[in-house]
Amino acid sequence: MLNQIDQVRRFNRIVSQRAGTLDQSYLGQGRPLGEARLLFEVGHDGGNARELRDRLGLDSGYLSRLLRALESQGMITVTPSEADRRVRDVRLTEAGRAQVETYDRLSDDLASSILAPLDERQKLKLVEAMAQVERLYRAAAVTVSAESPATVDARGCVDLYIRELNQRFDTGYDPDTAGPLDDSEFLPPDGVFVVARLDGKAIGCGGLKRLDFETGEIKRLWVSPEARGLGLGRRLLCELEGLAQQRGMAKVCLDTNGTLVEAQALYHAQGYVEVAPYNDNPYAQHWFEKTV
Amino acid sequence: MLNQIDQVRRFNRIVSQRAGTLDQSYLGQGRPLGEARLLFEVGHDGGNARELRDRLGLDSGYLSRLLRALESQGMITVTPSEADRRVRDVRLTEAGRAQVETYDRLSDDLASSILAPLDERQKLKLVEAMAQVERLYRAAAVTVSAESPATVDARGCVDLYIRELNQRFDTGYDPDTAGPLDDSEFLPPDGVFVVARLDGKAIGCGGLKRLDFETGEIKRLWVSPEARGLGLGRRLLCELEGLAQQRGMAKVCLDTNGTLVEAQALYHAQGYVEVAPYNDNPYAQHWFEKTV
DNA sequence: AAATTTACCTGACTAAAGTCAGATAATGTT
DNA sequence: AACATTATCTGACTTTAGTCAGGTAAATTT
Repeated sequence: MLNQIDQVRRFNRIVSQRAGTLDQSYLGQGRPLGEARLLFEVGHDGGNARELRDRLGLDSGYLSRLLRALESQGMITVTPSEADRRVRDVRLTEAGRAQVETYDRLSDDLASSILAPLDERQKLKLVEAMAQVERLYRAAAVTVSAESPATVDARGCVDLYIRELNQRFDTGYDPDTAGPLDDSEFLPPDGVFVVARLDGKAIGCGGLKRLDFETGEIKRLWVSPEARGLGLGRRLLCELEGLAQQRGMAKVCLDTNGTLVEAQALYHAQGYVEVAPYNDNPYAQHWFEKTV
Repeated sequence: MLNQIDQVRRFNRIVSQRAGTLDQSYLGQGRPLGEARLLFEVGHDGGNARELRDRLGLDSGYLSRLLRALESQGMITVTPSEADRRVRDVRLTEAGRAQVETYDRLSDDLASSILAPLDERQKLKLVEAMAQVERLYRAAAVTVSAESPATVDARGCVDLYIRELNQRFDTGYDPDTAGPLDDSEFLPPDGVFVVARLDGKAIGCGGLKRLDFETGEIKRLWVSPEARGLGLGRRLLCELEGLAQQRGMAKVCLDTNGTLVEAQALYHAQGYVEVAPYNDNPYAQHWFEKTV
C-alpha cells in the first residue's frame, strides 16, 4: 500500500514537471498565464462571462479585468446577450482564433516532443498507459451520494434508464407494466436512491427499496454509456449493498432481463446467485439474491 | 499519429488539473508557493544555493530572499561551504524537517485520495500505468549527443563498461589484451563517440570507428544498469548506425562475448547477422554485421 | 410598483512572483 | 600581483494574481 502511494507521488512529481513546461510555453507568448488560460477556455468551450467564471474559478472583478484586457488586445468581443442583457457573451475575434490556434500548436509540439525520442512500440505503450491513467482518474473522480429520487438529476437518470431498456428489450419497455413508478419506495428510512456524478454531471444511479423485514431490492441500477468501463456499476452496487446492511437487511435481491448480459455478469462476479422468481415482473427473466 | 498527440494532450490536461490540487494544498499551509517549493526541495535533495537555483530555475536575487525568509522562520540554516566559502550550504533545521514531513503527509493524502475510490484491481492497474508512463517519460528525457571520448562523462562510462565486462566475462576482462585503448579512433572525421544523458547524468555510451573505407565498427556500447529497460541500447545503436551512414560507410560490424546475451538479442532484433570473425579479439565469441 | 436578486463593473487594495543593475567577497587564471 | 570569474546579496523596481467593498442596470419576485 505504501508502495502504491509512493508510486502515485513519484508520478505526480514527474508529470507536473512536464506540465510546468507547458505553462512556460504559454507564458512565452508574451501574455500572462491568466489571460492565456482564459483565452484558451473561450476558444474551446466559449460561453458567457458567468460560465467562464465558474469554469476557471475566478473572482468576478478579476475576470472582468481580464476580459477587458483581451478585448483591448482585439482577441475577443464582449457583447450583452440577446436573451438576458445582464449577461455578457464572449466570442473570439479572427485574431483571437489565430492566437488559440497558436496555443494549440504549442500544445501539439509539447506532446510531439514527448513522443519523438521513443520508438514505435514505446509510443504505443506510452499512449496506452496514458489512456489508462486518464480513465482511472475519471473513475476516481466519480462521487456517489444519496439523494431524493425526485431531484432533476435523479429523474434524468431514470428517464435515460427507461429509454435504454425500451431500446434493448425485444418487447420494448413500458415502465407502467413493470409496476407503478413510485418514488416514495426509494425514500428513507426504508429505501434510498443514489446518484453518481462526474464533474457535476449525473452519470449513473441506483435505488434500494425494502421488500420485507430482512430483504432489500435493488432497482434502476444504471450507468450512462459514456461512463461505462469505469467500474461504476460495481461501485453503485456495493454502495447500495452497504446501505441495505445499514438498514438491517440480511439480503438484497434484484431481477433482470435476459438481454442485459453485462449486468448479469456483474451480479455473478459480485457474488449474487440466481434464485426462483420472487415477483411477476413481466420483463424479468432472471432473479438474483445475495446475503450482505 | 494525430490520435496519439491528442491522447498526450488530454492526459496533460487532466493530470495537471490534479497537480494543481497539490499546489493548492501547499498554499493552504500559510506559506507562499515559492517558499514551500524551496523548502520541499531542500528537504528532499538538499544541496547548496547554486544547485537549488538550477533545479528550481530561480533568479539569484529571488532565491537569496526566499532563503533568508525561510531562515528567519527557523526552517533552514544557511552557512558558507567548507570547500568554497562563496557557496552557501542549505540545511533543514529540526522545525524545517517537521514542516517537510507535514508536506509529505499532505502529498500522501493527495495520493491516497486518488486511490481511495478505486477497487483493488483498479488501484493495481492505475499504479502500473503510472509506472509505465514514468518509465517512458524517463526514456523520452534521455538525450544522446556526440562528444570527445576524453570528456569526464565519456571516460566515466567507459570505466564502468570495463568494470562490468570484467565482472561478467568468465575469464575477467583486461582492456589492454583486447587491443590498445586508443581514444583517437573515436574522433572525427572517421570515428565518433556518443554519450547518453538523463537529467545531466551520463548513463550510456557508444563508439564508432572506421575499419576500412566502407566499414565502421561499433564498440563500447554500454547502458548503465539503472537505465536499462528504457530501450536505450537500441537508441544508441541506431544513432551510431546513422552516424556511420553519414560518414559514407556501407556497413557496420561489431563483436561480442557469449555472456552478453541481451546484447546479442538486441543485435538480432536490429537486423544484424552473424559473420565470420573479422578480428582476433580474444574476448569475442560472436561477430555481427549490418548493412546501413 | 416596490423590493430583491442577478450579472457584471469599478476602484482601491495586497501579496506574491519575478527582474535588473550593481555591490561584495572568495576563488581561479594569467 | 592584477585581472577575471563565480556565487551570492541588496535595493529598487514591475508585473501578475487575487481580494474586497461598493456600484449600476437588467431581470425576477412579491
